[in-house]
Amino acid sequence: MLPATTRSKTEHRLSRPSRVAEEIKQWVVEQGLLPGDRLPGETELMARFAMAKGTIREAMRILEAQGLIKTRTGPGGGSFVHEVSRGRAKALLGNYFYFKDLTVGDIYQLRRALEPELAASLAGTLSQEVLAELEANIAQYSEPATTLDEERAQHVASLRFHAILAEQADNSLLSFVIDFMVNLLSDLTVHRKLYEPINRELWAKGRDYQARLVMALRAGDKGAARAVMTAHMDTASRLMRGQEVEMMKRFIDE
Amino acid sequence: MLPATTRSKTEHRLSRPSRVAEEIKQWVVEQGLLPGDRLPGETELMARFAMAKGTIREAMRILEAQGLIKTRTGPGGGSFVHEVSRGRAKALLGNYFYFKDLTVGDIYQLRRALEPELAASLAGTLSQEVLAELEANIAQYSEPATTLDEERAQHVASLRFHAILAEQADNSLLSFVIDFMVNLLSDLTVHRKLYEPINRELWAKGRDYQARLVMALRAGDKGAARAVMTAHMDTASRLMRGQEVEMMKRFIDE
DNA sequence: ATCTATTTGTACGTATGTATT
DNA sequence: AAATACATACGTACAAATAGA
Repeated sequence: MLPATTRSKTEHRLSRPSRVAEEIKQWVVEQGLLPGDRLPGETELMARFAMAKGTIREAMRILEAQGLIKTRTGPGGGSFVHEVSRGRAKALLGNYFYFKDLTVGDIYQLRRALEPELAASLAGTLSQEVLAELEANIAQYSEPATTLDEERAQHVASLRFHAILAEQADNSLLSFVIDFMVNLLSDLTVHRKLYEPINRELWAKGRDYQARLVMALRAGDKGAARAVMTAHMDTASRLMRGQEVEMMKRFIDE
Repeated sequence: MLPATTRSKTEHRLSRPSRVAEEIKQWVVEQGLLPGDRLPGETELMARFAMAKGTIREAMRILEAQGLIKTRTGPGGGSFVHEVSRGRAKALLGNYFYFKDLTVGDIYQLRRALEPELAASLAGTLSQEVLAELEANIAQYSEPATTLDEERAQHVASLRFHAILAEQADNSLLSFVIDFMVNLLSDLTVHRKLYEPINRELWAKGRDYQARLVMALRAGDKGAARAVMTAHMDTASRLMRGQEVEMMKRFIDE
């Protein structure tokens, strides 16, 4: 269980809690543990690793911070393997971009390439429920906003349209990346005033593109879905032109 | 500094260390601390939060696990704000996909959309050094492999070509996503035997596409760079056809 | 090279909180 | 309601690492 590599007296790359955390991770994989499975309790881990409670607890906090375990108190409690939630993954990745000065243009470069791909892959696969959900979402901004607050809410809602689509993708990588970008843009919309100045023409076009997209998705027309989404992204991208706002000057908490 | 929201006696959503960690994060943002800046020491934090040493330390481990701080012992030591490294971010995101049964096809759906975008955006912007590095990389697999080990090494090296390109992108989001996918594929190549059966034709084509790509990049021909990369991805994608291997049955340690 | 001060790292005993039975 | 089984938190003592005198 201990690392086979012999190390000289004090060659500490990692702190002890970190090493314990790594070993537990490895052990979980070796045992083939699945989400919901219980890990050994604190006392047993203390014995196994011959370390004090504090050290073990710090290791568990590390795993918990990474979203890999959840801990419950009480009888039958303890630490349990947990599937990393999408929210946690988005938060952790968001921390990386906190330091990166992402621009809106950067995000749209990817959206323009990926959203049409998503639209095409979803054409003809969506349930009536989801199609209805998409239409209900569009209905939230069928009428132009009257106040600035409403404008902001509509902006966020129209982004949510894409999150709903992303959720439906079979491809979990594509799904995640698009969802993550929607989050970035939503944060940006709320924290900066990305929704001003109000542009009615682009609002109307966006709404119409989304409506046409739902039709194409329902009809199962992959080509049309891709084309409409491409046009939609081009239009949205144009809205942002000149917006070289720095973003993400905060951490996300999940 | 303590949360303004009054909560009923025992309404604990988060453990105390987690709450401390969140507050410290928020504080770092408010203070506008930058990588390298020092955080208060353990004793001061114990006083500030009126909590025991162990609790504070668990909070610090959480921040460390997220890659946001580094801690050193000794005089002048302490915890320091740290820019989340790309390696850490990739590892944390990798944990998310551990549970997701990603397929090679999933990854290539994104690569096919994004790699040409990257190629186009890099055309004419690369230094002689980078162009030379790319050519040196290609040289590693200019001759067909003789052993299976060599074949594997060449496979990984040819993926590295794309990591070098990704590193040059101005768009840090595009850069990260492509780099991350290259990592996924490298892991897959090593842990599954993705390099068999050996296919000389596709090896030769891949090598030639990369060579032509370097020429287009050097010439600054965005259109050609995009087209060559698209063809390259289509070919590589074809190599994987029928490969519906489950992947990522392990955690990544950074 | 040695000592010393500073700061994190580890250990352990005790008490409290929490949820199941 | 009470006993039980577990994590959570505290306080103190001591060990280890590192920079500087």
